[in-house]
Amino acid sequence: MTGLTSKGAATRDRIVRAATELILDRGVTGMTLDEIRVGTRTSKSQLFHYFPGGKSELVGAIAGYQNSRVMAAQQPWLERLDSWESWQGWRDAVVAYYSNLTHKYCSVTALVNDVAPTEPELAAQVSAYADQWREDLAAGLRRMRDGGLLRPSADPERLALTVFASLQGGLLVMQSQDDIEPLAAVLDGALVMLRAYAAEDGAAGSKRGTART
Amino acid sequence: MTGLTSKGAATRDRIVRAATELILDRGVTGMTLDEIRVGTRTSKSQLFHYFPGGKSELVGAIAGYQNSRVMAAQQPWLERLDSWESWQGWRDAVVAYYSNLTHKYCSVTALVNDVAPTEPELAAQVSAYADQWREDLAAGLRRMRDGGLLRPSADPERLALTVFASLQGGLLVMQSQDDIEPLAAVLDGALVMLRAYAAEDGAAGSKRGTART
DNA sequence: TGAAAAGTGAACCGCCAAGTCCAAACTTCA
DNA sequence: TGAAGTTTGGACTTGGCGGTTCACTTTTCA
Repeated sequence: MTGLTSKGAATRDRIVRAATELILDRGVTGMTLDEIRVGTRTSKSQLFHYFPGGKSELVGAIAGYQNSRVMAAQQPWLERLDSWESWQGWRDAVVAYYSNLTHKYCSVTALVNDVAPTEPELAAQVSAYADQWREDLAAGLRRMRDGGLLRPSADPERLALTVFASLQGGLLVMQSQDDIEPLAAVLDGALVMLRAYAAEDGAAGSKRGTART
Repeated sequence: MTGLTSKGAATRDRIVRAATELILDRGVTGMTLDEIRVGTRTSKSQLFHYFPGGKSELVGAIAGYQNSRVMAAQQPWLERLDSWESWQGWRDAVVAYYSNLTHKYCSVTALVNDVAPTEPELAAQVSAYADQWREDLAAGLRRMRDGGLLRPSADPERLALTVFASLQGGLLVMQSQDDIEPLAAVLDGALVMLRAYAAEDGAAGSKRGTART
């Protein structure tokens, strides 16, 4: 998408932003191009002008935009995660971010879930986002282990997978119940689990199992 | 749906079973009535004869059928859950059940997720299934607490919510990765978390934090 | 056994949303 | 200014899929 004038780029951006709000409210199959058209006061030809691939290309752009917002909301905690305090800060940032949303759909993974079989490219793209997210968690856990906060036998990759999948479940249930509590509970639970792998002599890891009940 | 002859009941059952396999492979929006028609060697009129409410009623029947299968696969563990051993048995039963499935969609919650906004009755039905499942987990945790295996300050309802949401996330990620590992990891993590709430003097609760790494 | 009720098959309808087309309007630059 | 290229609007086409209709067959039971 090069060769756009500033006006064109602004229009494209406007489409992505408005479409993101729409798709997060109604889901992929619930969002029609006509709704986007009225929502952005544009027209069909513009949609296909900026997204020649049609709806799936648009959804891809939306997923990328939403992913960047979600990742940004977790900074700077996500790129640290090398102490128990930073994990708590990350948990609080995630809960705070999703608390302020009015969207129905929150997890990009769940959003694309239902069209994944028919849109392999889209599925691969979202899968890459998930891998990156999980890798950020794993990197933090590796730093924790190397720093002596986690016992050497702990498996950072598997623990990261556990935290990530639990988080996704929290988002899914939060969505279906329209309540932030499942997300908060699942993140608290994940931190309790991680503390169970704290090194025995870890200075900051002594509070094992005493998270809020 | 009363007043069916045995042949009619068999036909209806055949439709539900075949449609269940189809919908678990392709998702709600990916499953068309024509596909069900050829898959069951029936016809449109039969579909609407047995399910006057159309597709959403059929999906409801499918959800009920699948829910009963999933719950049955967790017996007898799910109705006990009053010892650490029974929790481990439950975990193994869940993993074993989903290991043998070739379906793409596994979580009924995730399956109905994308049509929930447009089908409130369906959403309520699936929500009730989820509540029941979660309640079974909570009941087990209450028995654990009352039996002195969990510390009194533990909150069975919140812990059950955590386990349930984590499980859903495990299913979601398992689905997107086509790999059982996320589900296994998330359940192991949930058990580690629960052990962190074991009573200090609990005879069976001393292995806290030593789950497989 | 025969008529009413239940079960069955396939052609048909209509909606709705994705995608196409083309002409008008605007922007840019010599 | 005026021509080339880009952006915009809206009507049009297409097709898939949920849902309907109706004639035909089979079962049930007095």
